[in-house]
Amino acid sequence: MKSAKTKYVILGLLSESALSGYEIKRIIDIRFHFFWNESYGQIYPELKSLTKSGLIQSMPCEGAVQGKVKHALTESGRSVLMEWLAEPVEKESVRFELLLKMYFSKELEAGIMIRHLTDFSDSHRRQLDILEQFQRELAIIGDPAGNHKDILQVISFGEKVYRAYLDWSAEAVAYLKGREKT
Amino acid sequence: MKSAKTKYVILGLLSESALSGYEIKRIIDIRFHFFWNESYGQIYPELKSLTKSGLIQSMPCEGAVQGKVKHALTESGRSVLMEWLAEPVEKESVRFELLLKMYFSKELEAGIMIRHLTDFSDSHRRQLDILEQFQRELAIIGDPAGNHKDILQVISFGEKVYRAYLDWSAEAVAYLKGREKT
DNA sequence: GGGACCATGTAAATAGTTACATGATTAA
DNA sequence: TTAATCATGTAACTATTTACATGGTCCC
Repeated sequence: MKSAKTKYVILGLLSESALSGYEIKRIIDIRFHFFWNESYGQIYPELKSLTKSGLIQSMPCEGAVQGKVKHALTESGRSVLMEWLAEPVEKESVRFELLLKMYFSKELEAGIMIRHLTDFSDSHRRQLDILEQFQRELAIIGDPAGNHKDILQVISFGEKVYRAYLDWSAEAVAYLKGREKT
Repeated sequence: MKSAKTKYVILGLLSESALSGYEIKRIIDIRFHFFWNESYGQIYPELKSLTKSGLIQSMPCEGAVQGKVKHALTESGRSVLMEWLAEPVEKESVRFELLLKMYFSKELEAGIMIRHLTDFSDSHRRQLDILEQFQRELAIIGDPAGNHKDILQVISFGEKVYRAYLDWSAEAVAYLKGREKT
């Protein structure tokens, strides 16, 4: 874990527009759902440290409703972001408890494993629907910043991978049903 | 992170045969490479704690070469494993730095992003080859324990997902090459 | 006035990696 | 004899989650 990425996710999001910590969290939860996650416990301390090192600038929100703070990227923040973008990508990290269970399931009742698989399948079917809806929305609204295509490319990854999940889980269920009968 | 899974991976592997810590690590690195990982810093302390709580039994290796220790599952270990197998699966965790970079790459030179994508593609192509080779090996050797089919089912997941990665990265490279030319 | 959601934050615990120390065995 | 690999382990560090505290706003 050479370096935490929280820093760069924040920098990246702020490169498009000034945001509050809460908004950053929401965007990650919704838009990055299928390939990233961060918790408040990482975001807020990181925002503080980025402000201290001058990579972002933080000012109370204009409407000044409550303690709400907007954070904006500084020039040095932008150059740190660009440097990171150019660096080689570290290997993705992936952990599927489901596959562990599948691997060890020899003595497990097939019905239980089938249940795990259908839960998996259902939840990814829902995620796929959300992705497709987001895709349609992007197509409808205009593209003033001209970055829809990059975003669509990222969504396309989610679609392809989720379809692979669904394809696999159908296959695995079929296999287990066969095993069950014998 | 309700509970660490290291415990169950170990229990699962020991349910098939007695193993040393080193062997456990190797199996995870090789066979589970595409969906799991553990470090020695997790494995050895966990082996100690599992021994203390009686879920596994540890005895010096027969050949008694050096400090080598074999660990075997106990009856209570087996029942803890079976309980865990039946419990609902927690959501997988997945983190793709590549997609983060893709998402923020609007102002990045296309060539750099293409390089990231080809690195990604190359490494997963190699992984896919390894998976396919392992699959062929399983087909050749016999299946005394009768668990090859479950293992093949898990490998099939890796294949489908890796193919989706390769498919996507080709598409993404094509898109970026188009963007580059304009 | 209550529930949903907006909003910021921290402390403690847990999880996980990395770097190191140590030494045996095997094969070139 | 040297390099690779087998083998066990720990300490320090880093990353991440979880649970909590606090209070505002919006709408029914």
